Amino acid sequence: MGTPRLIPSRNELAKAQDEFIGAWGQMGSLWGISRTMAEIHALLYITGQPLNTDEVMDRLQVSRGNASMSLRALVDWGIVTKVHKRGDRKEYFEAEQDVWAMSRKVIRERLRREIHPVLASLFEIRDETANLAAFADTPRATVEAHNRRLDTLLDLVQMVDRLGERFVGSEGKGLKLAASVLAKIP
Amino acid sequence: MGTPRLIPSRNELAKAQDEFIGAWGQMGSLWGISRTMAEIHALLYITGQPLNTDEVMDRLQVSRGNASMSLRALVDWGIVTKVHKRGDRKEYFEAEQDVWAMSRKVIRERLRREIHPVLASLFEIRDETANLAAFADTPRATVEAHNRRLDTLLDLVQMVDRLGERFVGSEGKGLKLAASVLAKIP
DNA sequence: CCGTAGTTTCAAATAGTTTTGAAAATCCAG
DNA sequence: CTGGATTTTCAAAACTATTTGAAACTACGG
Repeated sequence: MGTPRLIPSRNELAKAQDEFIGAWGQMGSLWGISRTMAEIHALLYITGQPLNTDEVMDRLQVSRGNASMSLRALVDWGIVTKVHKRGDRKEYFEAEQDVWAMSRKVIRERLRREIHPVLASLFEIRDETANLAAFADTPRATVEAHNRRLDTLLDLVQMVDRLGERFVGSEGKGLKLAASVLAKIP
Repeated sequence: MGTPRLIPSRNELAKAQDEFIGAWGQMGSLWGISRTMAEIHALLYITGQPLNTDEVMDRLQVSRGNASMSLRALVDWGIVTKVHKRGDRKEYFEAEQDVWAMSRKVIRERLRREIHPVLASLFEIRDETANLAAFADTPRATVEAHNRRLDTLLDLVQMVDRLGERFVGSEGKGLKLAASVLAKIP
């Protein structure tokens, strides 16, 4: 039944890879990277082999420019590394295979890009509002309530930041440890 | 010195609120909501009062349609609720003031929208590839390595999902508890 | 019922992001 | 050096997401 298959297993494996790439691509937004970046990462991860720019282009049907920029961004995030192959002038790219290390890098990068700036802004705003009661012809209680709400949120964000830094800080085990501790709670 | 200020403290408070709204708006991507949604939420949270659609429109300079849709989305996420004011035909909206409850709702929503579908896809793919070794003219080892990588990632995502569900599951304390346990680790 | 205040919807416009492709820059073997 | 191979850059195009605004709808007091 169905279409004759000439090289069935190569096709089957590739098909499974493609589905994985598609699924992982959807997670792009969750990781905060573009769909293509996520797909390239998925491809490199699932094949487990270093691939060069042309192979990535061919497999995912993206332009050279896009492949180049996305690969560079993945290297910046630290979840893909360049490797040189002796006797080949092309650059090859390989995905981090340790999923814990990978998660750590993603979390760290998001802290750096998204939490830190917000935290800095919130601190600034808090400092500005601190000596605000002075001018006030706004009821003191109103200003105080504002400050309380701001501080509450600041504490939350700060806690996220501190936990993040703690369990993701450069060396190994932290994250896995945190996960297993949590898994054992009640 | 500088510009004369006629109603200084109202301006000062409003200015602080605006800065907060701007900062929180930037976190939109982190929460997975649009900038306007994040800003409306920030406004409702920081003022601490129920506001109606027109007040939101005026304060944030957005269209009626946008305000309406964004408010509805916030209600869907569960971090803003409608309130009726006696003797007023307008609908008012109020932000969840408990930041832990708020975080729980955001996390739950993101699990539901982003993790669950990916998890489902990964399971499907795994099932398809499980009986793949059969066809193989691809080296058995290659297929096995593929399956191993897929399973590793599946385990990771599944763990995230389970931890998420555990500590975010409808009732109270879970998340706060998890945070304090983590804060005491090493 | 009717008229009006209030809310929702949605097609079109705008803004923002990603992708392309070709030109420019870089790299390296000979 | 030189010339071809490879990679990077970036303006323009394609695509996606958000926002607008006005029309349709709903609810309610009179």
